[in-house]
Amino acid sequence: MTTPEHVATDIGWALFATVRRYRHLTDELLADLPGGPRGYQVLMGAQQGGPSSQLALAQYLGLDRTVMTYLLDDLESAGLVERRPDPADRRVRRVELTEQGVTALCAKRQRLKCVEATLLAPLEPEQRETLRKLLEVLATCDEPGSGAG
Amino acid sequence: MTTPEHVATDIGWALFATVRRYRHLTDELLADLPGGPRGYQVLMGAQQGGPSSQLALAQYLGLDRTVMTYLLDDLESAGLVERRPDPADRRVRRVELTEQGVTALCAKRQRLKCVEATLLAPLEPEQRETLRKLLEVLATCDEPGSGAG
DNA sequence: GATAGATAATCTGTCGGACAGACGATCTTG
DNA sequence: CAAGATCGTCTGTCCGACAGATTATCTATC
Repeated sequence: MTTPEHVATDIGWALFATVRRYRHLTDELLADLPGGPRGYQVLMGAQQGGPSSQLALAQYLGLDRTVMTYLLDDLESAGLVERRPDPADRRVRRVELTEQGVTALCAKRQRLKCVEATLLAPLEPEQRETLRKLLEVLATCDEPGSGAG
Repeated sequence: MTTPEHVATDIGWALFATVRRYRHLTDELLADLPGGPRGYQVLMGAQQGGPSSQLALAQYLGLDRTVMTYLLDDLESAGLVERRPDPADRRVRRVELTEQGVTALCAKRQRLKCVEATLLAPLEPEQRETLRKLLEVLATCDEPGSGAG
């Protein structure tokens, strides 16, 4: 079919198409995790150093609070995470990975590296690193005026 | 909150976070189009030079056939596209933009440029172009073995 | 210490979107 | 003409997401 050049000028299209390919590749891999890709994102965010409370985690991942609840339900019943009461604030539940969760996460992460390699195959190593850095800048910059929502 | 470095190494996270910001910015802008962002994508794909049939268009955009149907229903009732029978195959409906559709698309596209500028603001002009090209490569490369499905 | 207001997490109800499957129309093949 | 395949549409159903209320807890003020 080839790609008409008029869409190639739209970075949004390229962004979505790339994400679609990424999802397509990773969905198969993450399907056995509770919550699928979302579950993986939660595990990633729940690592030490990440946001501790469910709310912070939800905002960080762009999810609704209620979604986070039943997402964690599934992950917890699978033994991958634990909800521990925050000693400083008993309203807050700290989401922590279990050993099993850490193991699962590491395993998935290894496989994701391979998938990423597949996705980025058309690029040269230098370009991959460049892309990674550029996306990182866009993803981590907190735009002023928007706040936390 | 800051971004823990462990996720920064995951290009998938950066990709999703960037898309989320993009969606957040564009949703407001494209809300008045039938089908919202999807509708815009359809308009983009329906331009001359793009895939002609509904099925091809759906596959091109990663949508289900049935979704394409009611998406086009809305766009057509809004006067932005027309379904014309393919003279060579009367099963096929060629999706074509009306003049109004072209106008609307151009207008939206102009505004999208501004939104993109906002999104890409943290990058320098050179970097924006680099990112655009890199994403374009990833989006347009047809991975072998996957086919159109 | 007690009360009021705010916040974190959960539960409930509801709504819309997406897909599977069936159907009619049409092309292809024999 | 008959049979099978394909394109688009329609129907039914199911899952996911959000709004709102609820419970437990923190903070502020008196």
